[in-house]
Order: sequence, then C-alpha cells, then structure tokens
Amino acid sequence: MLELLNRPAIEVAPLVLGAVVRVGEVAVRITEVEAYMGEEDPGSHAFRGPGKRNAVMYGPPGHLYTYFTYGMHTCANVVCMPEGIASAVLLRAGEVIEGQSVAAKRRVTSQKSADLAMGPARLVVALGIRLDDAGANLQTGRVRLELPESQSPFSAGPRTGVAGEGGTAEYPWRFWIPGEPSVSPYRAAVKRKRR
DNA sequence: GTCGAGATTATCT
DNA sequence: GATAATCTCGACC
Repeated sequence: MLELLNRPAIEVAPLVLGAVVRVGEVAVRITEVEAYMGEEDPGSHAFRGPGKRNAVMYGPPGHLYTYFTYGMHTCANVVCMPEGIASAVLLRAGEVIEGQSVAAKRRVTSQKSADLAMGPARLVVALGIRLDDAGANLQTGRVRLELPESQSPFSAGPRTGVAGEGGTAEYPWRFWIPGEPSVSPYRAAVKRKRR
C-alpha cells in the first residue's frame, strides 16, 4: 500500500476514492477528496514552508494528517510522497457504511445518513477522529485506511473551500465519485468578510 | 435548490 | 492581532 501512496497527491487522490476509513466500530467509504501539492500549491498549508501544524505532511506516506481550522473544525488528510516532501490528500466526504448509529450519535445536527460525513469536518466528527490523532499510522494505528481492489470511476474539477489569493480553485484537484449522494454540493470558496 | 453571514480558537505573523 | 483546506442557520427562489 505504501508504494501506492508514495506518489504525488493528484495521483493518489483517485486511488483513495472508494477506499474505506475505519475507526473502531465506524467505517466510511470515501466519495470525495482534494489533492494538496505542498510548497508549490498556494492553497496548501505547506506553501509557506514547514511548521508545527504541517510537520506530518513532510513525513513518510501512509500517515494521518489532521489540523484544526476556523476554531471549531478538524480535517483529515492522507499523507503521500516520500519523507521530506509535503503532499497530502484531504478527505472531503464519504458514506457511513458501518457503525451508523454511533456516527449519528456524534453528529447532533444533520441526522440524515447522507449528511453524516458530507464535508471534511463532518467526516472527522462521524469517524471520531481527534486532533491528537495527527501522525498516526494508517496501517497499524487507531485509524485505518483500506484501499479498494479496483479503481472507482471518478470526476475531477476545481477545488472548493480554499480561500487563498489568486484563485487557488483554478486547479482541477478535487476528485469525487459521480452519483454519490454524500458528495458535498457546496459552493466555491467565498472570501471571508471581517467583522 | 442558492446565497449571505456569524461562530470560535489553534496557529502563524 | 489576523488568519483560516468549515459548518450551520436564516432568507430567498
């Protein structure tokens, strides 16, 4: 599996589609991801170089990169590329296929099954991933990644949710499985107004 | 369904 | 002190 992940994020991203992430009793089939290409990517946390937050992204592939954003939310990534090069695939959405009652209990809002893991922060909550799971090994740790045996069909398009300058959504680095109800219908990123 | 805006805090400057 | 790889709610179509 490590050989499959030891490549650029835009190549790894389609492979993760259809994969299953398992944490305890809850399992989610990934239906939407985004590629982050490290220091050459203006939308990536690694764009300004290594720091405490993105250190895991520079580490070896096959590990979990979590980060906190907007003061309330956590997002999860799969690290790819060899140690020393920052690159990761953001898990944006998925379908809860096991432990649905447990996942629903964590999500106080949106009890509908299609909404349980529709969005990066929701996915993390449904799975029970925490910020201190950062750096966990996805083959041996609490959070497991199971790649599919065959490549799922997928579509590619502009990234969403990246609020950086210069239109970082111009790169077609968002991948999803067509026809999945759990793929987020979210609008493109809007610049945040200050209060 | 789409659109606008506020919430809330770790991390970085 | 400013920023942010988001979510939720309310208003409108």
